[in-house]
Amino acid sequence: MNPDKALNFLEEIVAEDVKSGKHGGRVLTRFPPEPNGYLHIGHAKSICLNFGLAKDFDGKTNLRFDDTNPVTEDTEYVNSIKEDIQWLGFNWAQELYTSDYFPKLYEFAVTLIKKGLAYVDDSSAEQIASMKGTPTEPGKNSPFRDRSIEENLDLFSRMKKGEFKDGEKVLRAKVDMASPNMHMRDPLMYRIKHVEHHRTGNEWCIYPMYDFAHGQSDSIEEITHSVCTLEFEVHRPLYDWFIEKLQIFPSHQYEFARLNLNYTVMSKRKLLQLVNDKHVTGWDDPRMPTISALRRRGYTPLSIRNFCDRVGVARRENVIDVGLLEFCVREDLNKIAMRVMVVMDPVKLVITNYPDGQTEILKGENNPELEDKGGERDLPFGKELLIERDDFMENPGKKYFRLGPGLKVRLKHAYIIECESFEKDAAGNITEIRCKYIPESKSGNDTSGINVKGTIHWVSKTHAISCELRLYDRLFRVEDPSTAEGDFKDHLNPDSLHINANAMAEPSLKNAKAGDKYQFIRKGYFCLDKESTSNHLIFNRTVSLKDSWAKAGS
RNA sequence: UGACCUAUGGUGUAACUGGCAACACGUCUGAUUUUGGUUCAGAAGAGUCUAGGUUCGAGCCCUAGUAGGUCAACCA
Repeated sequence: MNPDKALNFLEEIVAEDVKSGKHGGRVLTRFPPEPNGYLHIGHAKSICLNFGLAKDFDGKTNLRFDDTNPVTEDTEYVNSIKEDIQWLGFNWAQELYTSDYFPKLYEFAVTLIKKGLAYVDDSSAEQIASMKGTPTEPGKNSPFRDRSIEENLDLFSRMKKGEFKDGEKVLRAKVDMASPNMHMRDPLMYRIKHVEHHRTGNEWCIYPMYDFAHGQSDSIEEITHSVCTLEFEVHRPLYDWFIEKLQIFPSHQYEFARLNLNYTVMSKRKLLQLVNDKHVTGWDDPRMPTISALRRRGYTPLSIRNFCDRVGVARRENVIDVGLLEFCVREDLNKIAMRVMVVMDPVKLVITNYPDGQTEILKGENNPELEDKGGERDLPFGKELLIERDDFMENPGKKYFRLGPGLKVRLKHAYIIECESFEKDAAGNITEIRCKYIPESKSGNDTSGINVKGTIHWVSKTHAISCELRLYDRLFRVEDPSTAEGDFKDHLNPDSLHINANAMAEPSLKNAKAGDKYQFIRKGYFCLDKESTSNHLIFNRTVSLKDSWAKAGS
């Protein structure tokens, strides 16, 4: 941990607990995902927090799948979650499942029944809801609230044996139907679901509710600091109540504000909808805010960890600008990505004074940020080149540093050229630019003495390889699709994916492997997509380069 | 109409626990640059939701407002 950095409120709490010797100075946190969806950037914050807390205070973190609702959970999700956490760079102490504790939780429930603190209720879901009252009115006691302990014991065991149908009975804690906290109004502990569970199969037909599973699991594992998001704050009195009545290990719950990002949605329900309704190609569609999508898009684990570090941890609602996430990837990729030249919108350029048919191999440094410049690669150069269409202007303004009639520019890693003429088609599109090159201006041993303002990238027309570029924009047009008027899907950005099939890349890219990250000089960071094949290269744009020229608007 | 939580530049987080508000992103200058990238130097931008109170002194404490959030799934 950086000693100069101010501690967030959770780090302060843990630091104090360690100092005071609470739990013998031991720190054990847990990350408790429900395996009913893929992890997203908001989970990354929680992962960094939980694992970070443990790391900083010499503790450990358990991975515990909160799998108490078999209808929505699946092993596909279990596997993706494990992969994402490891990819982010964290290792859990133990891989655990709440379902492993089903027998123990059943015992806990029996204990509470015996203490007269839990009862079986025959009321329907509707009846229970109506007797619950509202936040401003107290609830009413269930007519089944005062069943004898013996009867409760008998009924509960028969629930377990499968003698009743779904919804016929539930087990409730006997707390206080008049409590101002809705969660204390005799919360449900168990419900009947004759559903196969992804791990326990058909062994159980009663499943514990979150409130009677999460805290108890924390306690069983002797979690010292149980960190969750703000919406669980109202559950804390109940969390404490169960622990107190059961007299089990006193885990404590702490809440922090979840991460929100603008121009996207972060609820698993909504993300699942985008997947199911085919608005995206899957959970790892690079436009999604999921970890797997960010990975596919070219984000690095370090950039995400840095991002989570920078957003901070507090208890107030927040909306982080995606710009910060983008800053974090650029920061990392600038240091590690190899530079290559790819022309996104090619136009032909002929060097009039270069010998026909000649090919010259030039050298290009791979990354100026690295000590050894990342080594060099070969760049074939010839009479016919391709350059970016917008690197030429027929009538350039004074501040345009690129090519135009009579103007000179440097071809990156090559020569200075001067534009002599150009050709247009009937529609007015530039079809060919003709330049002369200055042989003494060769990159590395330039003796020409000529200074030019601009440098542009290029590829050799005869050597370039074509590739597909997938250019992503924000998934939604509005900052907060969830609160915007209408359905959140009404605000999807129709241009969130633009496919460019005409790009031409330097030949060194032939050997790119899926996941390889590059900086396309002057354009952005890209990585080879998993759908890419050797004769059809596909690159995802992770993020564009900052462009103060484009921003100046001209 | 209830309970609980929160309130600091555009955004997010700080402020050594009461000593006239800092850092990051963003924005704007300028320098360097064979990427209009990077890097470097600098600037603008809040007087801390409001009103009272305690105090020599309040962003930090108290009171009352105001605003936002959470809570009435057999979801987690």
